Amino acid sequence: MAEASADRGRTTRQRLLGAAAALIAEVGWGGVSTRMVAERAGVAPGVVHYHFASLPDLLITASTGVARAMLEELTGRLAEQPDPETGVEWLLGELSRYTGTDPASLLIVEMYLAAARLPELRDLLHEIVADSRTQIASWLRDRGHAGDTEATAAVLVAAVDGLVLHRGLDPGLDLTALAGPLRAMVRTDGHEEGSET
Amino acid sequence: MAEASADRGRTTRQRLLGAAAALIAEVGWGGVSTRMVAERAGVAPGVVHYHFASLPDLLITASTGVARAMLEELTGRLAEQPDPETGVEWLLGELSRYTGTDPASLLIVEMYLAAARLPELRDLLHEIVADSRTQIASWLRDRGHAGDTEATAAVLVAAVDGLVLHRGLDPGLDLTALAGPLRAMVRTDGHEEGSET
DNA sequence: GATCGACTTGGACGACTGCCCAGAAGCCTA
DNA sequence: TAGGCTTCTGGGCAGTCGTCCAAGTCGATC
Repeated sequence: MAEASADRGRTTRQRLLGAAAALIAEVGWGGVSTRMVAERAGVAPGVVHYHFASLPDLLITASTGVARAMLEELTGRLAEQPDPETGVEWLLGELSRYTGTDPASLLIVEMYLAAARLPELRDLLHEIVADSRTQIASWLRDRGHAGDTEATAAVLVAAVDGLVLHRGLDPGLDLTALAGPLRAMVRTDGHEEGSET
Repeated sequence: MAEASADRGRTTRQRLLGAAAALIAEVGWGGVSTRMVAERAGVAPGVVHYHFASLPDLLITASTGVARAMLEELTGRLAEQPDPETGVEWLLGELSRYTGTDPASLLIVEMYLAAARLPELRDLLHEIVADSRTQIASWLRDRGHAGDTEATAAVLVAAVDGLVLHRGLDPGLDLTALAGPLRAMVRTDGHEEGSET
């Protein structure tokens, strides 16, 4: 059933996805055109609409793949840390690799933004973020965090995204100096949460 | 010296800025065109380039004005809260008014994103965010927060931006349920920060 | 009323866009 | 080798874009 043909198509499709992801990070969701993607992938302009129904279709497929891989790797390795306080310190060190203006950071922010206007993308991204949140919450619970682990995980993920955002404004922002407040949040001897008000 | 003429010009300029801010929130930084702005402002297409050197020039001027007003109002009213723990609860209630996909939320995210690629905008936005951070830090210090107030303020502002981002993905996210972790972070009896490691 | 400068108008320019499609090329089965 | 299917090519379409500019309108000054 046309195996080599299908293979040829698959690699072209993959090249298009890679080129699209790179371009989204470079020039933004709104700055990517079909011709730019085709040129970077080394194919004719028309081939984009052979493999994808439309430009948004291509961009959604390209960026969700990258985002899922990034977030899953980050939360997976966070869960390997022995305890929450060590975990957030490791996390800040890891985040320090992102400048806020590098392709990976920009791709994430671009996605959040595009998601606000594209319901299809929003649902996909929401699923990815919710998965991370659940995974972190259960890791906190396993490690003896006494408070509301769901809420703590939600704030932690939000803080991470916010810090990536702020690094874009101030590349000199020292993330490792922020360990104190985050440690206070994930500390295992919570003596109030979940029982007051 | 043509006072009424100058006045006429000023109102047109202001109308252009208002129309631009609204459009950025609606269709995104990359989706705004000179013709759209002119039409919404009720003027001829060419008038945009009479008042502004270029389209980016107009967009930068429009969005920084709105962002400064928003952030200054939020941090100003936060600083009026009696103590940090009450403060973060008030803050979460305030943030609940934003759906994450409303014009105000989108304008903020759009700005962060555009700032990553426009140095001029980045510097302006950095200044605004740094001001808020300083103000919150000194408020924490005045209210007896024992830890690293600079770091706590930085994480707090980051968490706020991150939560606005996440509300865009999940409008059902209950922000008030996240008070616990944030209270733990700003609690005034910090018994470790600033002295370990 | 004449004159001047600030402001506005709306059409024009070339460049770029997403999408389309007829035809060519490649590969597989028979 | 012949036929058929998948994939690729590159030009074409109608539309929008940012920017520009000659001509026009307006209010203030003399």
